[in-house]
Amino acid sequence: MIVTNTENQELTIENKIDKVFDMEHCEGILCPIKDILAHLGDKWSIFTILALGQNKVARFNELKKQVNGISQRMLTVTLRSLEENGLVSRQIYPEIPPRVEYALTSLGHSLLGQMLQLAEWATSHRDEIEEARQNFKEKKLVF
Amino acid sequence: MIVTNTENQELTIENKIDKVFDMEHCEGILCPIKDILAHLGDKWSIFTILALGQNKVARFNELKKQVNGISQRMLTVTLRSLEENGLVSRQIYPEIPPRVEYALTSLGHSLLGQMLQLAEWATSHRDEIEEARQNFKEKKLVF
DNA sequence: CGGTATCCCGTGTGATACTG
DNA sequence: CAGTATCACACGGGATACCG
Repeated sequence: MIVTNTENQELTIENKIDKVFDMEHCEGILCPIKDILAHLGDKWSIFTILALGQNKVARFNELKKQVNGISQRMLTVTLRSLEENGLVSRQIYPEIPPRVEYALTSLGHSLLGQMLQLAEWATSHRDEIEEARQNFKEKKLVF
Repeated sequence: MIVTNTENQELTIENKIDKVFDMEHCEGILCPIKDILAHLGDKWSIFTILALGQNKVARFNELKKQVNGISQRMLTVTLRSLEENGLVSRQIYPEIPPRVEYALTSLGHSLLGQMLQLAEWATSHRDEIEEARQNFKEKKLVF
């Protein structure tokens, strides 16, 4: 017998949302979720983490090639931000020419898992989204 | 016996990443993942979806109260964008005073699940992140 | 190579005012 | 109530030039 435990799931989801909103109501910097989600939402962060997921370690210009379209400046900024939040480690070798190796920390790896799920979601629902966009366009043309 | 199938998981993750990057290399607007992730990354979209997850349906000003700090303009823009992508439905009742009810579509609900996982991740790792930030600050002070 | 510093422009976003 | 319209402006982010 297959149990469609929709109601149970609904309850769990509701609870989760309530929890999120409890946290969300704290002020400014003190709100961790608002704060963290704002960071992760950044598109360059997402792509940089994905790129670092491909290589175990990567150097600056390697990353720049992988993350299509990112400028030197934004890669620097993004990497610093990720480092600051403990998602990426930065190993400097005092050689000439200088070498710097970036890698995901274990925390970063754990986030990578989340990113991949998001990416999978995006992939598997792209058709629905595309369809919705077409509908929306037509709707606008009618009025 | 507990099997730590790290290697298997690694393989899966690698494969997933490669898949994402295959898609990512297509050009401009044609890249669905780049496109979709960029949308979802928007912080107002995230919070609006979470808010809509709390109520089955919600009216404009209800949402405005729930999504702490959002301006009228940005709520409008965000809702339109979500509607355009098929995540939110918009039901207009031609009454006076006018009434408009927003709700998550099934697609939106499915995305909500993903958002909640992200939020959970953020919650359960906030201490590590906070610690990383402290370390980073100190590191900067040393040099 | 792996950055930092500076400039500068577009647009994202808040504030305010008006409308059906 | 549920928006639209307009303006003003800070800030993200690209281009460029320079440094250790």
